[in-house]
Amino acid sequence: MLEAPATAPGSTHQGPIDIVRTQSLTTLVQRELERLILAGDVKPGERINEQHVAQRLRVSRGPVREALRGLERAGLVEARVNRGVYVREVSVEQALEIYEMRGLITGFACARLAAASTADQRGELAGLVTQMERAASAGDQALYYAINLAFHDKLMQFAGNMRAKAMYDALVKESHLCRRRSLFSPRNMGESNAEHAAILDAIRRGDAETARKVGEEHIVGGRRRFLDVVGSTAGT
Amino acid sequence: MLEAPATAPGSTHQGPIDIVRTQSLTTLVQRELERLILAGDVKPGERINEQHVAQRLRVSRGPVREALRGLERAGLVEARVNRGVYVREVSVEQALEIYEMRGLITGFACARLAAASTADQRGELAGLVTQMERAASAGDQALYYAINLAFHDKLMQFAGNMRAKAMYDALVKESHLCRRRSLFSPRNMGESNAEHAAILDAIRRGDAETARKVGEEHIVGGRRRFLDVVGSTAGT
DNA sequence: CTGATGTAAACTGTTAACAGTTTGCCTTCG
DNA sequence: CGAAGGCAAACTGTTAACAGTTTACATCAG
Repeated sequence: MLEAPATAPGSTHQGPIDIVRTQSLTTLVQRELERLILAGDVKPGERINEQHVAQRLRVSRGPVREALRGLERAGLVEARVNRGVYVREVSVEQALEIYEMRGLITGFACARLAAASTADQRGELAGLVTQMERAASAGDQALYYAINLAFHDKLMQFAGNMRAKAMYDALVKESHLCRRRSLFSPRNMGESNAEHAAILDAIRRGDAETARKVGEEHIVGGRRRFLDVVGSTAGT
Repeated sequence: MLEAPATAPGSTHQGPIDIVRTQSLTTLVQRELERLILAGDVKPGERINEQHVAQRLRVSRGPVREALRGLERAGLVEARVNRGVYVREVSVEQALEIYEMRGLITGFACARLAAASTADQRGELAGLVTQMERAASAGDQALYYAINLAFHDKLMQFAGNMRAKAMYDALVKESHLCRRRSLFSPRNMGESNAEHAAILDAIRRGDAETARKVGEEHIVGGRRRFLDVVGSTAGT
């Protein structure tokens, strides 16, 4: 990954970054690098070669360096002086801290929704829970994962604190940098979605304190499922 | 600010950024710009001129641009395409969101300390409360402000979640970008420190739930004092 | 006197070249 | 045969120059 110039000589394909420049190249490079990192195409601990990136995206090193500085502040990469930029590795301890913070913020959002939410919002969340139920029954992990993401996204969005949502999103991104990741086994999907239903129920009843509690515990549940994976998989 | 080359011709003074380069220029520029912004030397809404910064710090535009990209991701500046980088303006609404998040995280830290803290840690916090009491009695706002900062810093540090502390620090920095700021009037200092004492008391008793509540309410108190200032000061 | 238009200066976005450090490989000596 | 030292390639850090856009000012028409 991120090695050769990719396009063969004679190819008319101009590379991914030759769009009309309504945005700066730095922004486009940053987005592309973030995508590669979060998709796991470049793995934690791996080094990012400025020249290779520049050649691959048909850009000079300037915008690449700027993009990398942004990603550094976002916590996605680490820069070692005179030694290059590396994709950050998130340890298990750090991952647990991240789970705690995600739980805290999710609990906040749930409490907020219990105190103030529209029927439309509750309906949309209910619809997603139903969809997850179907995905879980079908055993479709990828689908469940996607809808689960949307559910939590809406939850944060409806809570009406943009700063909370931004922090939550940053935490989710960061958690992708931990090699050990928990997946949704069929049993986990059912368990996870039951918690979603409990959150929604508390929100509907306007019970802020319970909503906060089950929201927080839902993420703690994710943390437990994560620990199961870590525990059962020894080695690096 | 950030205008002329500063040093007069013939001056032997080499400018702030001619230290032995054990760190990258970008890092030093970033630190200096962050300092200028947080100290209020460059104000929210003001434009940052790359060339002027570069000249003033005796550096080329490259490192300056990289530093600005980092500050952008940190939320301290905003970049408008082909139009330059501006110090971010935090609206009153955004400031209130930030207060909410600071309260949430502070409450978390207090609960955590109530559940698990050493005698040394509690002693250190108690010492700071005592110092603040003296500062409040003397009516020394600057001193109270400084110790208050240290108290909250220790609180987050002792809570043992580095991610929480990092998020809290980022929020505090961001809140500096709101023009309307609450100061510590003599009455406010006493009120604020009484809340500190209540926090410490709950921590000592090991009452996590109360600690969380008073910790959160302490920041909400800050938010209320902030709203008083906003309300009593009309206009831009 | 006011508003539109055109021109020049200023500034941002980008690229390419230069300097110094790191790293890997090869040679050479024990 | 193994290890230490040196040389060369590769890569990062930095700078300077170029290109295109924005902005401010001056000029001119109404």
